[in-house]
Amino acid sequence: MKTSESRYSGCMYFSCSAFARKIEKIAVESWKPAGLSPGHAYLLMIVIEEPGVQPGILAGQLQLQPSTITRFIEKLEEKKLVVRTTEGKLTNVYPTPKGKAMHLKLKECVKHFYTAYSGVLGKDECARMVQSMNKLADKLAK
Amino acid sequence: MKTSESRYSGCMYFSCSAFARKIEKIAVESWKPAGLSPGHAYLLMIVIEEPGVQPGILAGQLQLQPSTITRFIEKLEEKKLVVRTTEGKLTNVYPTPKGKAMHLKLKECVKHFYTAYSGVLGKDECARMVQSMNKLADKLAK
DNA sequence: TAGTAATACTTGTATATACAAGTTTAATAT
DNA sequence: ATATTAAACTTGTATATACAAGTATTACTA
Repeated sequence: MKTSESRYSGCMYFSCSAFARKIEKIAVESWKPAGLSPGHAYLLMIVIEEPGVQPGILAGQLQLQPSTITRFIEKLEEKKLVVRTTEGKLTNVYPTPKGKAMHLKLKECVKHFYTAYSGVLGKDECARMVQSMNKLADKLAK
Repeated sequence: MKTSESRYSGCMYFSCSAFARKIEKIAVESWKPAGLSPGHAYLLMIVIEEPGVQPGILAGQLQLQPSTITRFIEKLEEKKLVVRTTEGKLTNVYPTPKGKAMHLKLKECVKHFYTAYSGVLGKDECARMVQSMNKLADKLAK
């Protein structure tokens, strides 16, 4: 059944989460070559581009809860892609050489992902959509 | 940090999941008076309006995997809001009296939810957004 | 009519993410 | 200088959801 044929196709909750799940699926597929989930991959990219970045900053950039960031970092540490140093109440996250070596691969995944969805949806429509979602997300922030 | 200020504000994965999480949050809050998560609530509403509906239909209507539907039904059975009967390979789901009694309350939650987000985002913009998301979700379907 | 394929779930297991509570450190106020 | 509050994580625990594999039933095919 198409999303638009559902009896709840007029409901923001329904439409939004259905759409998000589909995008998520494409993303998961796009980052499989790197062996990472999309979220982990984005975190790693920031760490590579901004070595020493703090979890709090990562939470802001990725719009995720600090606890989620901690979990992501744990996973990436297990894979020896980042390391954490703690001094006082501050924590810094750095990429390992193995992590740094993934930069190009990760960028390719980004590109693959973009190609995958914009090919189906159209670049302009995607751009408009992303902009609207950002605008609305900001309005909803408290 | 605002979503639009993130270094990934141009990325569909990022923007879409951030927006979806915010909408989800409002939804969770809206359905709290009913003691249900939004997904469970929508499933229950369909069951009330369409007694005997099958899990496969529910999966189509809610755009969720059959296994997820099974889990939802289990939860609602625990709460004595629905019952399941199985005959052959077919399963039917019915609301209990306790479930049926929630219809009005659930509709109020829907209304509260709509008021909560459309108040911030504007009704027209929301309608456009929902329509776009449905359209794009359909395009992404295989 | 016997064997195979398809349907319609259900179960086992895994992941992403969240919230609330806990811990340590730093900043502020008296 | 001490006491209080705030900041910056981390940990325990819970939920939504998925995928893959399993089970039972029905439909199709030769």
